[in-house]
Amino acid sequence: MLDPEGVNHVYIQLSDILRDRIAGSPPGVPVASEAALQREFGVSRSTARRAIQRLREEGVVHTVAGEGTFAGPPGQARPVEYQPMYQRIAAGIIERILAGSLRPNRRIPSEQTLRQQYGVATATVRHAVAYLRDQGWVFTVPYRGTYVSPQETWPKA
Amino acid sequence: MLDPEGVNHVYIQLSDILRDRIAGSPPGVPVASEAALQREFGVSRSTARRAIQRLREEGVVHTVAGEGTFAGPPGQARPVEYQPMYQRIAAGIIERILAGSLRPNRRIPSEQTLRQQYGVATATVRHAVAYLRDQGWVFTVPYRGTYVSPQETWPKA
DNA sequence: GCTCATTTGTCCGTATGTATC
DNA sequence: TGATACATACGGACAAATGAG
Repeated sequence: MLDPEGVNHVYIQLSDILRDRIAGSPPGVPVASEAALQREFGVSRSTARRAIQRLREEGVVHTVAGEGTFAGPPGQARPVEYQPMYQRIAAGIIERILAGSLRPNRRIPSEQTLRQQYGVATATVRHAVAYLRDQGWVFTVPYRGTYVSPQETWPKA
Repeated sequence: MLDPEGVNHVYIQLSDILRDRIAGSPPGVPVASEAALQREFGVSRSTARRAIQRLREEGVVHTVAGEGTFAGPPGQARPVEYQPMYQRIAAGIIERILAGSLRPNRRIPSEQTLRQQYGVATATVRHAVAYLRDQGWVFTVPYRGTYVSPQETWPKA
């Protein structure tokens, strides 16, 4: 696939291959990580990085440190199946708030309920709740529980 | 050998002698230089030049400025042993291209390899490569190397 | 708060090859 | 012929960010 002797540089060839792959995929889908490219194409990490950097300069992908590189420009919503677990849980709760099954000034499900429902660790549930709190969807009363915020404080989203 | 008192002019006599010499030699073989004729026959340079010019008018020899005079009409391929080094190198590369051991869009051997192979200086190798480039046999990509041109751009030979 | 794995970010050193003077 | 600079490519090392437990 890659030809080190070819007219084009290896990183150019690699970015061309990746661009073709990405062309058909919806925005937010993860691109192979640098380590994966090393394994798949047998190149060094710096070469894999240069290939991705070229796509980034073209606006074909965007990168989030610690998470990965994703198709499309930054700011794009990521498909649910590629979102981190805590965001998926948060999205589920938001959905129930908007649907009205969770109402303002009423408690959201307990940590234990959410843990069993999603099959995750406590820390992950806490992460999801902290995320909702940061965005204004819920507020927490010490020793009492976490409640849905009044509608005025919901994010305008 | 030469008779200044003779019926024919000295340059005529000289050209006759040279024509006999050349008669048996394959085309492309170098004829004695003007300076060599001066030494050998004790004539002036102008006389030597007039003798050679006569042979040139007869089509027996041809002259390349800065290189010398050679047996046969111009355009004749010169025997390898009388070609300049850079042309020998170029000829070797062309041979490998035509034989298929160097293929289009593939690198030709590096400068260093050619240097060692032919035992010449870098400048000589560059001269050979520039020569091939001028003729359309190869093209150079900066910082990458020199590649065999696609067959369409080869000289019609 | 901690640990662990993954991923990206940054830097250094080396080798090869070309470009220029 | 030699010296210098530049560009690619590889490999290693460490830090930082993130997600998950």
